[in-house]
Amino acid sequence: MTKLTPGDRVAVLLPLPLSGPLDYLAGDAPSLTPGTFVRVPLGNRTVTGVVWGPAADPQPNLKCRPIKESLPLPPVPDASRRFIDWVASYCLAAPGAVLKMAMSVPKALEPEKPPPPRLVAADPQPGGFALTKARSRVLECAWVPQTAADLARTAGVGASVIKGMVAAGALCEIEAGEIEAGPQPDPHHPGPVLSPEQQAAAQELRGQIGAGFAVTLLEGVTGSGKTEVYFEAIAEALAAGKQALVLLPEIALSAQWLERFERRFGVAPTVWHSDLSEGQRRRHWRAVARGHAKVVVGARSALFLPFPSLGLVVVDEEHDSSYKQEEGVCYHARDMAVVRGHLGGLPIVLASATPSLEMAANVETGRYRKLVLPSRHGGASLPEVTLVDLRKDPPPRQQWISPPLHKAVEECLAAGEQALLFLNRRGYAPLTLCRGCGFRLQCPQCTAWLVEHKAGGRLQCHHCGYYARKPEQCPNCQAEHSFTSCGPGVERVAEEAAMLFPDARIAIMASDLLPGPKAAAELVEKMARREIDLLIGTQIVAKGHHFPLLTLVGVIDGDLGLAGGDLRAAERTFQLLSQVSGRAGRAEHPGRVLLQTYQTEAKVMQALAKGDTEGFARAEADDRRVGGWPPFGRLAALIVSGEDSAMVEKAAQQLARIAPRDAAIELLGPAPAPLALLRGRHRRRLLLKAAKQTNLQAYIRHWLGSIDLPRQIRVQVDIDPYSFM
DNA sequence: AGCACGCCGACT
DNA sequence: GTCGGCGTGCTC
Repeated sequence: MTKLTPGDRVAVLLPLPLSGPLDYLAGDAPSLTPGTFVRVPLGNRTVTGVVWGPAADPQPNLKCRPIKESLPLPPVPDASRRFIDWVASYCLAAPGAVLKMAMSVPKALEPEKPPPPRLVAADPQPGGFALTKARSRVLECAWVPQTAADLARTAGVGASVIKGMVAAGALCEIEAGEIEAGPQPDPHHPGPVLSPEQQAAAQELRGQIGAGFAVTLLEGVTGSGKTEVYFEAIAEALAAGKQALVLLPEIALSAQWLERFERRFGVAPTVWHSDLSEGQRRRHWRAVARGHAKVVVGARSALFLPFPSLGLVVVDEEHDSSYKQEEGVCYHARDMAVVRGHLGGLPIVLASATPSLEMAANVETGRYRKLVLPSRHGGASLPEVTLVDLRKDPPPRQQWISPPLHKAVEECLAAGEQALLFLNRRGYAPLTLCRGCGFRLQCPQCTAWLVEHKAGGRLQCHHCGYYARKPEQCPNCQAEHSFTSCGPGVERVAEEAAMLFPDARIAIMASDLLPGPKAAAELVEKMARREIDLLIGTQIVAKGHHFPLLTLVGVIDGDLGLAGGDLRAAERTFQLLSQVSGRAGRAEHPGRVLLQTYQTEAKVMQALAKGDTEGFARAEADDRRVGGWPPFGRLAALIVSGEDSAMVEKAAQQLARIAPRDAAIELLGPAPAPLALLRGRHRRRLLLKAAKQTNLQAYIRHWLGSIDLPRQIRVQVDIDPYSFM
């Protein structure tokens, strides 16, 4: 590490979307090593940044202002800084924009007032010290370090007694930093007993801790006990004095995961997600930076926390598409976790029941190892999946539960068991149209239909904040009360279920109907206590929640995710429906899944019916290989956006026209972007398709460097895009 | 990202 | 005659 001497100029990276760090005079600050948090002047304000290295520009006539102060915070670790630079370069984002994700909460960095010192009884006690009644009461309490105020309260004495004892040397202050860490997860805490298969896998993972970079794909069906296996790797990291990070999709919703962790390690981990309060965020950020937070479990952004001694990263549900950030800095947290592991020389564990084709391909080529947990823990068998052909067994008009599913639910309820109806669509109806003229109610700011929500009594856009009441009159043909609801959402299926199963206790589980993670946990608890017979839910039921008494799963619309010609539509459908199916059944009672579809012959449906994960992956991979699609080729998307539609079109055309010719790179588009209008901005997309080893970033950098677009036009680069709809 | 500088409409 | 709209341009 370069040590920078006083008087030097240093480059300081600011959490702003500037093209690079700015140079500042180090002044007489004693040691501005790279990574140090500093306050610097910028225009007329003062911002917090990080010393990134020696000044980029050595010419002395450049304007250069002095650093104001350095902050008493642990420096951003070397691996984190290299990670930020790497992500910025890979994603074609401004390094400052990536740093912003690492700083997370500006207030975390502001000078904090030092915590009140804790007092403890001096040992030995000073001589010639008059031991009064009050003083001995204090000494009785003072074997536990605590603040003066707490000590006075517990001993029942006044503040002056404490003051006098400190002055006499009978009480002494202890270092605040030593006691701040609080209770730590205990790797030797007695946990659940592992099966032989789990033990073997755990042993493998344990062996990787401290042995450098390695990626392991941990594959196992729902209920095979993957979590317990990677807990052992975490235990090993803890025993080695290292920190561990676990990425989960939708962390805020998974109270059950936290319970399992606490059962294994005795205390809760440090959580990191967007629902934290400012105070929690600040405390957790600092605990990570100081190395006090030993295990962090979080959403994708946790990857950018400044871990000083990271020893393991686990990405659970590796295949989950919520790891892909599609706004701002576009990155895939699972892929970036692998990069973090590479830069930090530490092992990565990717866990999934239905591995992504990307990861499977890496196992195939030998870059990653694979560990398979073959059976369901406790000897439970996988649920039996039956396809319901909606062409042969259609539901009655304006209903969505087919006769076979109706019968299955009835039988299930009659047997006193629980059922789940799955439909990945929130609200009451996804489309509202005028019976008179066919006019469809659309979001004024986005290319999307307004979704009717009976619970909120309004029509809502699922892409921006827009909502409205259902209009009395059609804006197109002026007909009165002519709007009719088309298609089902979970609310509408619940309405139908209430009619078909009048005695069943029914509940809906959807993110917009749950005010917070606590409400989700409560609903899961109610299921476990048998206070609900029939649950109707969106994909939220598939993620992290386990319903021990559930024996029947009905998929209302298996084809929902297949429309639109998305590259990964089949793969995602397979993963989601596998995950939902896995909710059914338990050790002593095998589960059943009824999957309603119009495409019984489709590969996905056949694979789901046969439980053939491997066969499906192989067939899907073959298709992708032939077409040169990921993981056998590379993609990058350029989203051109702006408020003026014609201007956006012109810019997109211009970009396409000046694209440098390259035999290895195919340019597709411009075409309407997944949402041609989003939050009032028109969007067009250009897609680059290239061979695997092509340096797409260099190509795009060169391309965008050669064009000067109007300020109102924004070009966003999305390397390895996921969303095509 | 902020924040200032800059050039054109409705108010005292 | 001023206050203020947000377009555009810079920040070491």
